[in-house]
Amino acid sequence: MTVSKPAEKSAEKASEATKGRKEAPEGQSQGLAEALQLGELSEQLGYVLKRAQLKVFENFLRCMASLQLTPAQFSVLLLVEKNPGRNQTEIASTLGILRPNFVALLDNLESRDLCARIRSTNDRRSHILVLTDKGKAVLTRAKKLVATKHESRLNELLGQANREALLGMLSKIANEF
Amino acid sequence: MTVSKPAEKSAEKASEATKGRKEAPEGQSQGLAEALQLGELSEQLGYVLKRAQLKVFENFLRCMASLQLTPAQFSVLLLVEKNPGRNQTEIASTLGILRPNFVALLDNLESRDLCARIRSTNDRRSHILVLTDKGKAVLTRAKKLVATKHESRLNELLGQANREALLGMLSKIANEF
DNA sequence: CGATAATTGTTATGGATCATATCAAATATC
DNA sequence: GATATTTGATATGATCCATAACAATTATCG
Repeated sequence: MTVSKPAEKSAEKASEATKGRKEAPEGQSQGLAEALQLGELSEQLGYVLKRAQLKVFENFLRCMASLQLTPAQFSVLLLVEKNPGRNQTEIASTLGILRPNFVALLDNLESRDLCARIRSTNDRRSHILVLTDKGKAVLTRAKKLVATKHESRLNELLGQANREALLGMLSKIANEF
Repeated sequence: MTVSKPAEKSAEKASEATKGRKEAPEGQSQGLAEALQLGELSEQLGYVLKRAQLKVFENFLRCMASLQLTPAQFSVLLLVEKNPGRNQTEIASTLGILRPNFVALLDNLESRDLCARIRSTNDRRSHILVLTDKGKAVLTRAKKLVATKHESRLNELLGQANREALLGMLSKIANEF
């Protein structure tokens, strides 16, 4: 059980209700729901972090809808492009994906002709990963979508300097916590 | 498939290997794996955000091991404490948890006598949620653990001012993105 | 060399999380 | 008072994450 997206339905009601709000006359108030107090929750880094992460992924998926790429798939394509000739174990473990779970992910990318497994001549156990031409083309388009629709919105929201500061702090947490 | 924790095994090897590294004499190099280049991945906010979130949750669970509280359970206790007398729908939706999934979570907390469902007299459909005495006591201890073991480490790592700035930016993303 | 150990990709499988449809009881609406 | 809505709950499926085990291949070491 983790944190998912919050509800907005009761918020609508609340906004209706809080207008003509009486000072809680006790009793059963016929009660249109009040907005709940988050209290210390809004100070919990884990809580806010998870919420933000869900929002970012959600937006990422919307931006990538035309290419049908999930964050994980995008990260694989990026990593394979940057490190061609590596095998599944290396790519997967760098991304923190367990090898068994990486198989289906790759099956998907390969079935869409974005990525290819090539038997290594050095070590015939391993599969070298490379992007296909289509894979490179799709990745190029994906990067553009991310830059123009996704990361740009973050720059609007936070400002360039803040966005970089945020990234730095998150990296620090990811690497040194 | 999302981002999980990265691997360190190949990193060990790489550190061994990169010492006496030859300038890639072509061919089959007998190859001890090199550290992979993350490239643009380390600039992707979603990627770094997810990594940081996993680390924070992981640390949270370690800090709470003695109380056996997950982040989600902790958030429920916090919210019920701050908003006593609310029903399941209100608490769940505020946390972004769907009602069906909230049932088992509550069953757990109730079976451990941390939280109680009380039939509302106003609306006999709904269950009012309250913390039990044990629930209050456990929550108090949990808060202390979080403050001393969890959030304090973040202050060490980032500094007080940065930690607050981080929280502010994440809240902004969570609410306005 | 040859026996044993380790690695690679894979399958099977279970757990945890998340989402939808549906239901009975209770309440609201008209 | 008939109909619609809400609440908590169950059932169920999808997705993600983790472990064990296997065949093929390679590495290790006596």
